[in-house]
Amino acid sequence: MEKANNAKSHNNGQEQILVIIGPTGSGKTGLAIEVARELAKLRGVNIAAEVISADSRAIYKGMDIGTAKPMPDEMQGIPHWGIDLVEPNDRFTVVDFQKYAREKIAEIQKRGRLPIIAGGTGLYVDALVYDYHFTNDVKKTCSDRSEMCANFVLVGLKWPRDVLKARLLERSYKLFAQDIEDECLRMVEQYGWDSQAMKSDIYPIVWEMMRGNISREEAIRLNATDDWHLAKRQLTWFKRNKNINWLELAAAKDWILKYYSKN
RNA sequence: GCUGGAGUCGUCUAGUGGCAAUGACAAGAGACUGUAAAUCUCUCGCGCUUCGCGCUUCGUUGGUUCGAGUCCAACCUCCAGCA
Repeated sequence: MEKANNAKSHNNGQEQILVIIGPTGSGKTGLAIEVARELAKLRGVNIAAEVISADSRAIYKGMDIGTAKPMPDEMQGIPHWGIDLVEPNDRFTVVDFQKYAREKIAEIQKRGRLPIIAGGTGLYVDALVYDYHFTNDVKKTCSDRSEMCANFVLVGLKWPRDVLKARLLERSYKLFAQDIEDECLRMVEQYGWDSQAMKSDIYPIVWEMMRGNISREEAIRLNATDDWHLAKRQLTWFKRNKNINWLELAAAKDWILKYYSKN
């Protein structure tokens, strides 16, 4: 994180890939889109970057509200990848993600654009950044996490604890203001509770609410604390990664734009 | 005002003579290279020289007991029924 030199310094002339990470609700998606737009302006092109989501939930089709997935209107014309890849009852693992993301990175670079990886699934990000090798046999020695591939730049979004908590609660209110019941019903009908995708996330809570076991207000709070638990786990995961440049939202945007305008 | 019931860790809760005291949630820390928004571990009265020791706790104040969250009395608060 300290070598903020030239974005093209490594990896034979190819621009370094931007990785935006942070806990859920930290604003990764929005930042990625903003950066992509600003970059396009700076470079005088229509599209300068494309976003690859590294989110283990957004890959599922139909789970839109519950995953706070970026919707087409939010994307503002910036191509997004890694969203709606499989059905909720399909099996999708890190390996699948790694393969998929590598393909997309290559394609985006071929178009002369910057790949921006945005996501909170630490394992997915690490599989890419640290070049994890997966074998057909189960266990395999870990590669040293300090040996990051040189062609990535990691920016982490940091927030004061209470502020992030407040954001999560606020987001939960917004979520429940949408037709989450309908989405939940559709998912249950189509895939049942057995699918891995339905077992977590907001759906069990919504279901409890629909059955009248908890009030709407309780559901909203429950969901927010679930998110907070997740955020803490994500933070624990990222904490050990010493290559992350932790910045607050506004500072992160400035830093990134500065970093990529040194061409 | 009378009669029942209840007051235990941030919250809910177990506990009728051996208890620093059960469980859940919240909170905190952490692990995690094949479903990761998953899965799993630890801490959680206070203080220590922490596989142990010390101190202070179960509404309040006294009492009975070797010993009380547990029994008794009074008082305070809350809920319910009667006035």
